[in-house]
Amino acid sequence: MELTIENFKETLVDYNIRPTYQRIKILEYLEGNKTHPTVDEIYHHLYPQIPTLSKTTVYNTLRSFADADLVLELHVDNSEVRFDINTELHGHFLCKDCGTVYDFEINTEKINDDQLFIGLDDFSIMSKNIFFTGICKKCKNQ
Amino acid sequence: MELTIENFKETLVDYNIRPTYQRIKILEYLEGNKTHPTVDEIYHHLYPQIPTLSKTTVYNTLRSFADADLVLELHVDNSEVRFDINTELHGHFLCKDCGTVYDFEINTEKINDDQLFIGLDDFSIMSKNIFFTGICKKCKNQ
DNA sequence: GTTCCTGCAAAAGCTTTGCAGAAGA
DNA sequence: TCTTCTGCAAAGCTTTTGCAGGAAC
Repeated sequence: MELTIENFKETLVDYNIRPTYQRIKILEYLEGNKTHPTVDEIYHHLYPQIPTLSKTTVYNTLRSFADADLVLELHVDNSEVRFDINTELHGHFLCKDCGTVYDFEINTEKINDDQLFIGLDDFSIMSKNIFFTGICKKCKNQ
Repeated sequence: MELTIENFKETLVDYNIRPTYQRIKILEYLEGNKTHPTVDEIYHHLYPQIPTLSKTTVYNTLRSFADADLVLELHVDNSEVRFDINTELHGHFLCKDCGTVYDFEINTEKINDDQLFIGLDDFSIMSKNIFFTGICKKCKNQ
């Protein structure tokens, strides 16, 4: 299936978000660039196409996307928030050398083993964040 | 074993950190208050005892502790960094209701199962952060 | 004596807020 | 038409930086 403006519009409507031009373009950017971008990166990439765009709108949009569970907020360090259009359970790996944030897969059966995490009986878990740091394959081979 | 000023001094020397009065008191605070405090919390708790203390020193000290792997930096959201004197592998749980950050235990054998996290072959892992959010037992029972 | 640390003030950087004009339903 | 959104400017907060005096070794 090809992703068109109409598809992004529909997605926004499905999530009860009014499909303005700015929001459609931001969603399109996130779908096409799964690199966990920051507000600043999104703003600078879209600015050439939307010269009237403001950072406030990017902030507002991502807040509404996150509130609607259309994106995930990543707090990899406390500098800038990053956003992930993939809201399925998965892990993140930050390479301390090149700064890339990689996704990695989590075995759902094994992660739900109730002997893996101890002491959370009677706690309601809303989100699970698995975040590793280290040196990626690419940087190791250089 | 009783923890005295001398013990904290020794710990700092062991970690190659010059044991100044401020650093000793900050370490003492962290050992006695395992609540993942912020810079602001540490500063305000110590200020009555050390009226000349500055926040800059608290920042500097925690940076040097973190660089020496004497404390862990926690990024639970992007508001303020929190610090954990427990550097053993363990998880954190943030209660969305009361704001408490709980520690929880991780089964070391199961977490090291190489089928749990997929796609990290040839990546060097330096730190593993497991961070859950939800509602804690206490808040659920109110 | 030399090196490193402390603490003040100022600056920097990310994010939020207030609000008037514009766009969506 | 009515509600909601955009974008500008200003403010808010946490954190960093520069530097002079002070403490540690």
